[in-house]
Amino acid sequence: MQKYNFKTSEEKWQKIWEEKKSFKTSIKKNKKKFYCLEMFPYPSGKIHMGHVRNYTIGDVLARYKKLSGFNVLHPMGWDSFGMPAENAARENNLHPIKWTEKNIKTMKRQLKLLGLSIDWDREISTCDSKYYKHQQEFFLEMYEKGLLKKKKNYVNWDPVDKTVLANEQVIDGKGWRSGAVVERKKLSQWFFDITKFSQQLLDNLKNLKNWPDKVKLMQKNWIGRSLGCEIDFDILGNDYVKKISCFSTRPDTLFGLSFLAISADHPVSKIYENNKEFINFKNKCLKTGTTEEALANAEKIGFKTNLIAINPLDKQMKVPVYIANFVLMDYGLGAIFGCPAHDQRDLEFARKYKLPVNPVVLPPSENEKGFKINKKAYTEEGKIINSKFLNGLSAPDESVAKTISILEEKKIGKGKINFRLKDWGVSRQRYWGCPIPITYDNNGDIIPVPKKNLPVILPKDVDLNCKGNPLDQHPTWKYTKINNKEVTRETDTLDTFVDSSWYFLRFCSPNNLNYGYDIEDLNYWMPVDQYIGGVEHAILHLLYSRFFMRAIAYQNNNFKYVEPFSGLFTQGMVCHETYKDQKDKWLSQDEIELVNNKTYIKKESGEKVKVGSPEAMSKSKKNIVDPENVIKDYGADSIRWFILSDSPPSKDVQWSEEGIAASFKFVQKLWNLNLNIISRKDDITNKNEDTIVEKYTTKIFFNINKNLANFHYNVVIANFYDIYNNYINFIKNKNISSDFLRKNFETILTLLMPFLPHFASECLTMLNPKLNLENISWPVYDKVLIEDFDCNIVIQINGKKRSLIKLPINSKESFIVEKAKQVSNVKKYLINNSIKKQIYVKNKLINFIV
RNA sequence: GCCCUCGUGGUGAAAUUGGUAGACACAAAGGACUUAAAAUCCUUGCCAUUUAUGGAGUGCCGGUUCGAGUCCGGCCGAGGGCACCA
Repeated sequence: MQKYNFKTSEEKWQKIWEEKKSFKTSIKKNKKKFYCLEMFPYPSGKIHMGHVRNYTIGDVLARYKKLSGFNVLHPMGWDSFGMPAENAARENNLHPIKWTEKNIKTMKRQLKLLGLSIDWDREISTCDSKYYKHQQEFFLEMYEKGLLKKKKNYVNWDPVDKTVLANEQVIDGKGWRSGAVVERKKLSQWFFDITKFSQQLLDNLKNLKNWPDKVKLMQKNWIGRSLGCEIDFDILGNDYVKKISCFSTRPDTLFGLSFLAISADHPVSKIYENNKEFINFKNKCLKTGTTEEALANAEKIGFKTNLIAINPLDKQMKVPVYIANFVLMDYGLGAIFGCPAHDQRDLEFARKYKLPVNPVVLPPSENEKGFKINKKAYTEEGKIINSKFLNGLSAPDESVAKTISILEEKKIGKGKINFRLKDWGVSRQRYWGCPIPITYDNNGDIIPVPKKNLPVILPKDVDLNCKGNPLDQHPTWKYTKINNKEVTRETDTLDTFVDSSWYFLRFCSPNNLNYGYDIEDLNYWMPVDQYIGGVEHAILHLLYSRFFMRAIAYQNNNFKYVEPFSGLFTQGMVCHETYKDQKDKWLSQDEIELVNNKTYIKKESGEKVKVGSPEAMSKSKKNIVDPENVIKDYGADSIRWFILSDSPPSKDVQWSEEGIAASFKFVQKLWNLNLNIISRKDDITNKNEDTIVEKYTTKIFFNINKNLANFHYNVVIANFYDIYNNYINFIKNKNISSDFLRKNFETILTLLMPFLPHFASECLTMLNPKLNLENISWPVYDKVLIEDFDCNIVIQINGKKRSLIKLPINSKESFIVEKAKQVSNVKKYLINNSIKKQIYVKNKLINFIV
C-alpha cells in the first residue's frame, strides 16, 4: 500500500490555495461575517511553538466558519516596532529595518508552511509608514480632543535599555524586557488620558459575555475602583500649612486615628526640602526602589514632622504628622490617616514608632473588654466601638456610609471614588518606534505637525551605538519648519502598545490611503468576533485596545464601536521537559542522550542529567523545539494535529516526541483507511446495516459541532480517533454497502478539513474526484437521524450500578422494571429484599431501593 | 497578605441540567504475525481467588441526595493575578 507523502501533498495544496486565492476575503457584504483574529506576532526571527498553537487554534476556527457559510476575515500582520530590533542591530551591525524585514520574510514563509487560511493580501506591518501615518493622525486627533497630555512625572527608568517603562511593564521591580532593576527618574512625558474612561472600561466588562471571567476579573482589579472619602485635617505647627486632605476607604475608623502620613513627594513635604534629616530619609525612600512591591518588602519608615493634625470628628484628638515611605503620591491624595488597629501597614508603622493602637471595630466573636490588637490588624466585619456617635454601627457597610454623610454634612470631607488605574505614558526614548507628530517652537511651546505633513518618517541614517536616544542625537532630523517657523521635533517615539491598539481596525481596510480605517468596512467587519492569544496580554494590550476604541469614538458620532473584541480566547502555553546537569546548568535536547531507555546522560561528560518538570518553552531554559524541523520531519498536518490533541486549548500543553510521532502515525492510519474505503468492493447483496454507519456518523457530527463551539478541540481530536476505530470495523462488516460507506466517509473528511487541511483535501479528491473543494460546505444533518431505537438502561440497587440492559427507547417504566427484575445479577439482590422505592430516569436508569 | 482558578490511573486528559467515572491517546506489560527486528494488530490496566462477581475509588474530612468528579461547609496542596492602592 502506498504511503501518504505529506511533503508532496502539502506543497501541492499550498500552491493550489495560493493560485486560486482560496483565502482571499470576499468584499461582498451580503453574507454574514466572521472576523477571526489571532494576536499578531512580533517578528523576532523564527516562529516558535506558541505561534503554532495560537495560529492553529485560530485556523481551525476560521476554516470551520468558512465552511459553515460565513464570510471570514482572517488576516495576519506584524507588530514590527520594538526594542529587540535595536538590540539586534547593535549586536549584528544590521539596521533594524533590515533585521525586521528578514525576520518577517522567514516567519511568513514558516506560517505558510503550516497551511493557515490567511488572507495575505491584507498583511500589515506596524513599522511601515503606510501604517504609522494613520497612527500619527489618531495621535493628533486625540491631542485636539484633549485626550493627550504632557506631564512631568516620575517614571520607571530602565538603565539598560535607557528607556521609560509603563507601570505595567515593570515586573518584580525589573524591566519586562531587559530585566534590569528599574530606577526612578523625573521626565516630561506624553500620556494618554485612559483614566478618563476608568468607569466605562470597568462597567463595560460585564457586557463582554464571550470573554473569560478570569481576564475580566484581572482587568477589574487593575482598574481598581474603590469608594471612599476625602477628609480634611486641620494642621497646627506651621504658618503656611493649615490643612491636609487624606483619602480613605475606611473613614469609619477615624476614632482609631494615631498619626497622619504623607508621601515624600507631597507638596507639604517641600517645607523640609532643606532639612538634612529629611534629605537622608528621602534618599532612603528612593533607594528602596520604584515599584510598589520593592517598597512592600522594605521596612516601613517615616520622618517625623513638627506638624500636628487634629481629628475633625474630635478636636481634642491631636496626632503627629509623618512623611512615610509607604504612602504614594500617585494614588489618592498622597496622604493617609493612620488607624493601626485596622490596617496592617499602619500597625507595623505604629509599632515601630510606638504610636497608640486603639481598636474601633470589634469582631463578632470578641467582647469589648478583652479585645486587643497584637501583630495583626483586624480588617474584617464587626461592630464600631470607642467612636462616640458611631458606636454600634456594623462595619464597614453601615459605618462607612454613615461617616461619609456626617463628614459631608459638616463640610470636612466628601465621598469620592478612586481608581487604581493610572494614565498611560506612551513616550519612549527609543529609535525603533512610531515618531510622535509634535514639534516645539523656540519657547518650548507645543506645535502639532499639520496633518498634511504626515507621515513624520523615521530617518534611516542613525547611529544606534550612541548613548541615549538615537533620534535625539541625529544631526538634522529634528530641525524643521512649520509655517516658516523654525521648530524642533519631539524625539521620543510611541510605546509599541499603541501600534497594537488599533491594528484590528486596519485589517478591515488595509489599503485605505486616506485614513486609518474606512467606516463602511468597520460597520461590516467590526467587532472582532473571536480574538485569540496568550493570557499574558490579559491586562495591557487588551485594556489599551479597549481604551483606543473609546478614544476614537470620543466626540465622533460616526464611530460606534467601543469594544474591539466581542469574543476572547486565551490559550495556554507550550511546555517541554527541562534538563540540567549536576551544576544546574540548563541543557538542550541535543546535549543529552538516553541510555538503557531509562536515564539521560550529558553527551559531553557522561554525567547524569536531572530531568525537571515541564516548563514553558524558552531559550533560557533550552527546552525549545523548532517548529520548522518538526514540519520537515512529520508535516504541517501532524504538527497541527498534535498541538491540538493533548490538552484543552485553554490549558498548557506538553510537547513530546512520542506525541508528535503518534500524530504522524495516525495520519498514516487514516490514509490507509481512506484507501481501503475507496477500494472496497461489495461481495454480498444483503445490505441491511447501512443505518449503523449513518447513525454513527450523524451522532459524531453533532458531538464535533458541540466541541468545536466550546473550543474543546482536544475532544474533537478524540472524536476522530473514535471515528477511525469505528470505520475500521465498518469496513469489515459485509452488510454495509461500499457506496454508502464512501458517502459517509466523505462527510468525515469534510469535518477533518479544519484540522488536517492538506490531508483532507488530498483524501477527498481521491474519494470523490468530482468534488470541487472550493465549494464544499459544512455538512447539515437532521437531528432525527440520531434518535436511537434502543438505549442502555443502568440498573442500580441502592444507588449502586449492578447491571445494564439494552431496551427500546421510550419504554414504559413498568416494562423496564419487569425486564430489570429478570437480570440474574439484579435478581439476587431482590430475592430476600422488598423494594421500598424505585427511581426511574427516562432512557437512562432505574434505581431500586431495598 | 488579598483575590481567582485548579486538584480524576504511570502520563495528557474525557464525563449534558447531579444519573454507567476514567472516553480518546501516550507510556508500560503480555501475546499474535515474523528466521529476527521494525511496522501492524489484540489483550491487560487498583484490591480480592478468574474474561464472571464483589470491594475500594475523582486531594483530605464532613454534609445534602435514591444517587455527588459535579452541589454545600471546613481543611490541605498546586498554579495564576494583584500588592504597602489607604
